[in-house]
Amino acid sequence: MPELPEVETIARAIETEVVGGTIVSADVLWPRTLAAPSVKKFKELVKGQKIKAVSRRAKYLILVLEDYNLLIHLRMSGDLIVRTGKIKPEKHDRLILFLRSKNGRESQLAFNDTRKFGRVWFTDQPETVLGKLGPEPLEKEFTPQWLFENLHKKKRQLKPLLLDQAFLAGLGNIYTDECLHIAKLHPLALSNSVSQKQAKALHEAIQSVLKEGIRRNGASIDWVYRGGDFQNYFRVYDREGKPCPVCGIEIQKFTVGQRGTHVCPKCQVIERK
DNA sequence: CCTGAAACCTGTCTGC
DNA sequence: TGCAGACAGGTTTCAG
Repeated sequence: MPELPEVETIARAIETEVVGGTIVSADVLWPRTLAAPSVKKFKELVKGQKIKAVSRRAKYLILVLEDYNLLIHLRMSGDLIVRTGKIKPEKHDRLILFLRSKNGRESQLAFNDTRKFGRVWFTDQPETVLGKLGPEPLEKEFTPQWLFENLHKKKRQLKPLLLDQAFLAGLGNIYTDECLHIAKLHPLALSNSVSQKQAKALHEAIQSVLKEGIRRNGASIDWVYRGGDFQNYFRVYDREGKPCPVCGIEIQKFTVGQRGTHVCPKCQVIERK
């Protein structure tokens, strides 16, 4: 569920509330949530750690502690919530950090995750988790030329390649469908068939749609990610049968790489020689 | 190397 | 109303 803009939104939302606080203790309610280390070791080592900063790499949220990093991946249904006053865990809470701020106020940072796919790593070697990620799409290392060259190093369907976090880190199902539509590229087109001009358009589409998502505080489908409103501006995602905003033809849905995929059949055509 | 399927989970919605 | 089946924003692993 959360893709780069939603994770960025959550990072910004919790930053002001937790930075400067100290972790008093931790509860692990669903042990598999903790990818590493063991629950016992985690509880010992996390105690007393001060939260120095909150950041993000791709879809990972990072709590920078004094001696460790806490890496959090929300996967499909994860969320982070800061609560004050409450003691009883909410339904679907999987891991809770109990915090004390500089001025002595108590709060908790809860990792809530209905589907239990989310994972948390507590480590002093974040590169072991983050090392294989591709470039950040909003950083300057990601250029049109880089995209063109790397698309041509592969011969893969465009959509699964863009979803591959080792290729480019941060896009998920919604934003990939949106940017392929903006760039007028078909999700099944082969990566090495993309022209320089198309690569440039795709690069521009990726950056603009991610920035738009962040500006709108992400997308809130169903009950998740309260606050965001990017879902009201989808061009193709979740719009099967509705008109393409560009040409008016009905949006079609089919499956690509096991993911629901939305295209305009007129705007997004595979060119073949 | 590339693709597709299955697995990990719970909740919601659809159709019979 | 009940129930089976499909589907959901992600990632890993395995078979062909």
